[in-house]
Amino acid sequence: MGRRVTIGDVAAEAGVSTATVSRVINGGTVAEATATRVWEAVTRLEYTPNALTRSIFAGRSSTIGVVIRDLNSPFYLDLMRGIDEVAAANDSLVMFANTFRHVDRDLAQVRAMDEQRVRGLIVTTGEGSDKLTRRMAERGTTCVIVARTVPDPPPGLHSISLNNVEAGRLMATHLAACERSAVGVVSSGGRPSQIERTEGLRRGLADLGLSLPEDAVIAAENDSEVDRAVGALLAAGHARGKPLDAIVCTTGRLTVAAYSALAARGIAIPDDIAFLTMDDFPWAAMLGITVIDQPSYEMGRRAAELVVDTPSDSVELVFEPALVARTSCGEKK
Amino acid sequence: MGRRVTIGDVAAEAGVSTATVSRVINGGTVAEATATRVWEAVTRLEYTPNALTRSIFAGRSSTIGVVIRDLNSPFYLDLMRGIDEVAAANDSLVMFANTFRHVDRDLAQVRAMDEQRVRGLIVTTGEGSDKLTRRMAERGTTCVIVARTVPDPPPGLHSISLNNVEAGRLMATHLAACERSAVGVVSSGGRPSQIERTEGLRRGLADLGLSLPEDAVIAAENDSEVDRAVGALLAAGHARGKPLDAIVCTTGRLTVAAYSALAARGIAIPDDIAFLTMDDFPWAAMLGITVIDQPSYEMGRRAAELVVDTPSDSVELVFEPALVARTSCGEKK
DNA sequence: GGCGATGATGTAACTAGTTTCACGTAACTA
DNA sequence: TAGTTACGTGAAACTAGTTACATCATCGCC
Repeated sequence: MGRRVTIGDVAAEAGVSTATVSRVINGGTVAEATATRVWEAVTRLEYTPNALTRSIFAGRSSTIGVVIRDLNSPFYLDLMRGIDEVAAANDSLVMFANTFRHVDRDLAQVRAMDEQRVRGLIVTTGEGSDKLTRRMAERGTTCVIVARTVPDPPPGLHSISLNNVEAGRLMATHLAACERSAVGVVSSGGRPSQIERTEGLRRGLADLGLSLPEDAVIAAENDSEVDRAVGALLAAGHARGKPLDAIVCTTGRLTVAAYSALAARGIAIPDDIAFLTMDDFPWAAMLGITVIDQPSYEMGRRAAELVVDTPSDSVELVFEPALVARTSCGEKK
Repeated sequence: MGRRVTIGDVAAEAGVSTATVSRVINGGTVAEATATRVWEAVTRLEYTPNALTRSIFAGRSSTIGVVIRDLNSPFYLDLMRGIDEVAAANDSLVMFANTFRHVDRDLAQVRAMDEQRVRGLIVTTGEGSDKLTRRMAERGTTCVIVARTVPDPPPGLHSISLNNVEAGRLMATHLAACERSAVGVVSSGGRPSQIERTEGLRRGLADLGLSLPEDAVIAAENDSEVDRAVGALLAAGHARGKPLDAIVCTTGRLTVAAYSALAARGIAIPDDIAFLTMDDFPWAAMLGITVIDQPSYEMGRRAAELVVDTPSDSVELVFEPALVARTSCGEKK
């Protein structure tokens, strides 16, 4: 147990002042013989410098803060890996908090990160913390908002997002190319990204002379809601006199549930109904599921790079989605 | 920009000493009128206390450190979620580092966590950092080793693991119950858990009068190696004059690759070959894949609870695996 | 041999708070 | 009314370091 070894203990052991020890460790001008004595003392006492103290003097820590909505989603997981990769390359650690999709929790988490004086902050949550991230950016803490843009951002407040409208348009053109015309959409809540994707899909279909009725879009949050939504979409198609020939899922988080809901009804993909979803994932290739992929890993990397590089203005990065065509839409060879 | 607001600024604004501000914030005996004045100053100046300074005085921070081998594995991801859940409930943040399966990196990461004076540390990596975690535990930082046990642990050094031998035995008995007798194993490297699972499987089979030849176990690390391993296992089966009727995968990380390798060869599961793997995952139910599940989320929770509760002795928790029977082994109704 | 330049080191002030101790005031008791 | 107690508060010491500044010995140069 006992007290931890401090720089003072090392200084006493080596017969020098704490200033000299500090200089040895951080590379100041020290005589070689002294440096050797100090390093010996460091080793003998197993001294581990206190990074907290160092940070308080530097004004901020070297850790990168990340507030994630939901670690379950493949998008956020890949994002996290990208962030972590860059952090590791820059000798930074990542301080992590999950908000479990609780809106009220994200403000508290962002505040906690601010209290920890993180070097920069990457936030994937909603607008609830916008006022605080603005203030943090103004006070010198780089903040990066992921998966959403912010109006009129101050310097130091950046955003990284996907061209969601284009993602929707890609869906529309691909489905049309696969000769599908009656589309149903499973969406997730009212996040901007979800709305934009649906809007892009609607516009893309309209450009091709196809329509997407209001009741062909249903929001769901969990497995059972998705199952009900799929049922309702199919029923609405029949009621409309034009049975669905395609189901689109606008979030990777609900892919399993949506696909399973179709399978559970004995619906053959793609013969009965085409299936198209967001975000590539390991099993997609195996299952032949066509997806609209976003470069989530790269987005994570860029977010962390913004924190590390601290550009002085405000950067808005928009990534382009990519269609990964496989077989679930009845693709022609 | 400008300097950050300090407790001194708040004190000046409220016309009191820094000691009084500190007491107001942390709950000492303060007159109500003074407290009100201080809180007003805090709000007016948008004061955010510096958690680093607080931690240096407390001797350690309130963050929980986590060093993960590989975020890609479903096991580690669920573990992480369990840890995060408990951390959030205890107003702790999680400091995270991924070692990307680089053995040399994990010592550096553990050291970095020690320098950050984490409240406790959860480590899922190899033996390389054992000496350091022992020392940390002896000096008062609770350490939890996950997915491995440690010989002769000092107080404050805990371990959480799965009964891997039992996991292997469960595989053996289930395969036998499904009338499979020629088993091939895809394993991952030389980690203790992998070896124990294979050993349990071998013993379980032996108890049932079945054998597991040396060349029926092949290690692989990535997708292409898994594909080659599956090919080699099948060939060895034929060479032995007893074609394989079951493939077992001892790590969830390689499930996709192993399953895909079979599918790519046009092998029908379970009609041609039974498939059994570790760790439940979202698509398993959909695909009918039978798995041996470990309570990874619960293990994460318990690990974090050990950090939060700091029992004074050394705790060794061993969790029991559970068979989740579906259809991939040709299960009889 | 005296002079300024250089290099190594210690002293002390600083970071942003927390906490102990001492003091003054006010209320309560004898 | 005097003595005791409790309460609120500030000064100062403390945490674990970093850094500006001063000191001093040594060295090369004229």
